Amino acid sequence: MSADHLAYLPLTEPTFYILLSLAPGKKHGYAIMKDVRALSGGRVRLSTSTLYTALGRLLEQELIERLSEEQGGGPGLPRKFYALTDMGRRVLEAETVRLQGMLREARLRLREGGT
Amino acid sequence: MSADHLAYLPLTEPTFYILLSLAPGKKHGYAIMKDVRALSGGRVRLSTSTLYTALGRLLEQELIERLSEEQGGGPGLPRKFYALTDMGRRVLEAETVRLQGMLREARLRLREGGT
DNA sequence: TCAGTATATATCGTTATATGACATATAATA
DNA sequence: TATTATATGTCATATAACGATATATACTGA
Repeated sequence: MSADHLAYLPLTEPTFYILLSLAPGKKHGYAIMKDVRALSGGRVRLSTSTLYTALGRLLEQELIERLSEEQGGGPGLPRKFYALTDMGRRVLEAETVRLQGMLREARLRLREGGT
Repeated sequence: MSADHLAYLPLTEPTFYILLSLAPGKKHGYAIMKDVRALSGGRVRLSTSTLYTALGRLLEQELIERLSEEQGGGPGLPRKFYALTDMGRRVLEAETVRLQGMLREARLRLREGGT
């Protein structure tokens, strides 16, 4: 059941943002791309190769799941929707705990003699 | 002078901890290994291959520099000491800013409807 | 005395992941 | 009607981590 979510850490930056983008609810690939860009203040611009290979991997790892396909709702190919699994959410939460730990130590060490 | 320190981000977890380990002052490789393990609450255990290839890369990137070699101060081969360069410190500081941004967004998105 | 452990360095082959370049298709807009 | 934004995907390459392996030294306990 709990399936050792620690084994998926650390997440890479693209993977972290993809999962975080899905945290509020389902999205399709292209929407994730734009959301990650906004979410990171314009800093992280996923290429399509990074995005779709990451989505494939996350599906295989069952950190996300495929939902229904939406037909003709606008321009472009049919949208494929993805959502976080419970496991995916737990991994994302564990990652934030990891980040907190790193940040805590960094603050301690960079103050000493720092700016 | 400022040499675009953003280009070195994101740091990988091992690289981040190696630089952070050097933040308070110079250390030799093996000391970094032990320090990183302690610093991360036992979670991050650098293999020697990760450590020494990372040190080589960081030297090449001039994020760290080599100091004097210490002879016969104890068991093992002679110790080689490393220290952060100004550039290395700036990269480490920039990385903590990046981590802060990720954590801020993660907190916002994981609260909504989360545990 | 001598075997084991901790200290200290380093390389090699494999694997995982990101990334730029390329490819395809659709609808809206100028 | 040409361009742009939307939307999907693959391929080759580069980077970095990591387990395995190797070498050398000093201390410690049986």
